[in-house]
Amino acid sequence: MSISAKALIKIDKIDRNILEQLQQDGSLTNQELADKVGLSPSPCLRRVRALEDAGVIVRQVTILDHKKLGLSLTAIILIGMDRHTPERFAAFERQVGEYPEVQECYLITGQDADYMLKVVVPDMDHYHHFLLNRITRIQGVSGVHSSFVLRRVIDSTALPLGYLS
Amino acid sequence: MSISAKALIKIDKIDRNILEQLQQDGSLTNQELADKVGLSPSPCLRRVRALEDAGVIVRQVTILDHKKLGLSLTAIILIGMDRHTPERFAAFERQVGEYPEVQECYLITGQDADYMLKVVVPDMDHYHHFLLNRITRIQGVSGVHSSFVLRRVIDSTALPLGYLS
DNA sequence: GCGGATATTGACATAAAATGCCGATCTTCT
DNA sequence: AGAAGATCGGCATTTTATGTCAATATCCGC
Repeated sequence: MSISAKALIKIDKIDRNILEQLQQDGSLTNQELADKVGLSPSPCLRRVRALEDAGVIVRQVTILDHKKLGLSLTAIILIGMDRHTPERFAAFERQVGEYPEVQECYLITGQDADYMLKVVVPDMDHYHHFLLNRITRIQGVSGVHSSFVLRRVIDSTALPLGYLS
Repeated sequence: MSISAKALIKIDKIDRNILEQLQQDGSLTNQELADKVGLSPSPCLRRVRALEDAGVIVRQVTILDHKKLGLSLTAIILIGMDRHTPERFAAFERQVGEYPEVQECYLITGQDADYMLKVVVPDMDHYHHFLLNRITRIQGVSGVHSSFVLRRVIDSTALPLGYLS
């Protein structure tokens, strides 16, 4: 694994505006976007393509409503591993990647936990089942602490662009 | 605040397939999507519109690369409040909503913490500043525990659709 | 500050996609 | 089986994306 190359692209005020707009609403047509940032469609599209090529724009996704899909329970799980060996971690990550219920999984610092997971399931029964038959079954998992989301105060994918330039 | 209405839409196999595809890639054209799900463009678009109207499809967003934007540090912050009053919570949430660095903020269960935040900043210096001048300044914040993301094993917005039907 | 090289823009023409309409097909319920 | 309703595919029209090119703006060395 190599360190990914730094962005070799200069992001000016217009680019930043484009990114801000697309972060907020990815369904904007190029023409609408061009209007918003004060460009004509041609150069606007060219900038978007350049940002895609540079890897600044990673991809576009559709956000669904979990409640409308019967997925009412979101859990935050902190997990500790018994041994901090690369093999243990690799096995854990491989296994966790197989579970579509896991929306996020981060290796984190701290003495309390090694991994933080965000998991989405229909209800507590399903969560119980998931925890017992999926998570705790993974080799090396020694400590598990669950919290449940009572309210989503902020749930965004937008990055703060105010630090640019 | 009222409980939001349940989805009054029946999601069949094709709809589920549409949602699966769009979750994965929101930049698909209607024609590409139609091909993938085995429909002609007309009914495919009709279904997408119906899913939007029903609120199942919430919105479309563009995902950016935080590293390419110089945002190298992601922190998970667990926060405890001194008093569990609606006023304290409301004030905290209002304030946190002002900070673009906060990508996620959940009110959670558990004795250790009341809120879980995901925060994105350029580096540790900025994080230090953010914590001291933003978070700990908020009235009622009594305990703060920070963890830092070492690796993003899974970072998705996709919901598990396997529980449908 | 001047001139040239480079990059970026806007307009236009063309290709592709979205959208609306309609008759045909498939479902469902009696 | 038969009729009502829903869903489909094809087609015409409108909107959008894309590529080209000349004009303009920006940057650089002198």
